[in-house]
Amino acid sequence: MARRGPVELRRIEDRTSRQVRFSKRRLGLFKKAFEFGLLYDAEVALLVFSPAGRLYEYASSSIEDTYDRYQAFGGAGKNLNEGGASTNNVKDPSNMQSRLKEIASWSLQNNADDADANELEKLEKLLTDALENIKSKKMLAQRNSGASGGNSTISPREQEEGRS
Amino acid sequence: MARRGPVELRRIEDRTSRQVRFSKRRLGLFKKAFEFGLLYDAEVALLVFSPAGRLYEYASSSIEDTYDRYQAFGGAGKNLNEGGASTNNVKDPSNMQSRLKEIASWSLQNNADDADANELEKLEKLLTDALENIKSKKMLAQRNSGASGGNSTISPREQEEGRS
DNA sequence: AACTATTAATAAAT
DNA sequence: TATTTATTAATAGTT
Repeated sequence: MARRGPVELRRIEDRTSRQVRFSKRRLGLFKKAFEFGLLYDAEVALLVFSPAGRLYEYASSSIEDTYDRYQAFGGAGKNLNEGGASTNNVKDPSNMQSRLKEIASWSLQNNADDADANELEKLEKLLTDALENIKSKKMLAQRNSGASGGNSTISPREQEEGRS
Repeated sequence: MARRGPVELRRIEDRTSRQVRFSKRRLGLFKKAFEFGLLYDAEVALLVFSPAGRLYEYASSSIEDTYDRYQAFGGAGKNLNEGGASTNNVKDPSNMQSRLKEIASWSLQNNADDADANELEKLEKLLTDALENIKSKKMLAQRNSGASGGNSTISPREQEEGRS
């Protein structure tokens, strides 16, 4: 009538079970976040995108404010070369990224019609292909040298305790 | 030896108790967030500032990326053209078309290296969101009228769950 | 969506 | 600060 062992920590494959558990756990997670902020008077911001692209959020103040604070704090000490301009031509990814963001934001905003949808669909395929292409190159390169890869899953980082 | 009732949901005043419980719960919260991302392949970002101003964070990809995605998504349905992601006039669709093509040809080109891969990956997410959004608009429009055409504003986050 | 058997989280004590 | 333990809380599986 209930599970008989600990929950396995890996991606849940069964779709039905997965969906139900997703909802339950999502509720649990957001409840914890909410309680935490309340109990300790902490500023909490939580963003979740489901695999289907759905957004869930909680913030004790606001997502924007907390992110701004995070940035001001130093953003975990990374993003060293951000604002600068190594402005190449069309090859500069950050340039591309800002353009794409622009587009994404645009299409989210208003009135994209059928024709736009088709264009986007084509673009998506192209992008996906390009991505795959780069990935395979990357793997090849890694096999030969010993470079480090892209984004892997990381365990929550630990930081020290709080005096108050 | 243990608490004798449910935890009261209000700010904890006793400093000693508070500090210990803060640490324990913080661990618990971050563990949940981590597990959630793992189990459901979700993109999770969690920011916490303690009352003392200490920062704790977790992100399944990165705080910045997830926040960017959030912004592109529409930032909780508000501030569509406000955040750091996009800021230009992005109203003209025909202009958009040419930009799309530009990007497409760039990404098809060649010589994208490791560094570009991550950028592309981010772009792909943004693009997928945009596509989904347009699709859902489309379906809505079809349901209401019967042909193509303009449509009204709809919240970006109305897609359903579940994708393997 | 409600129920229940279990595991998981955690408050207090050590 | 780490371990232990008594309890409450979360949740997987069922109905």
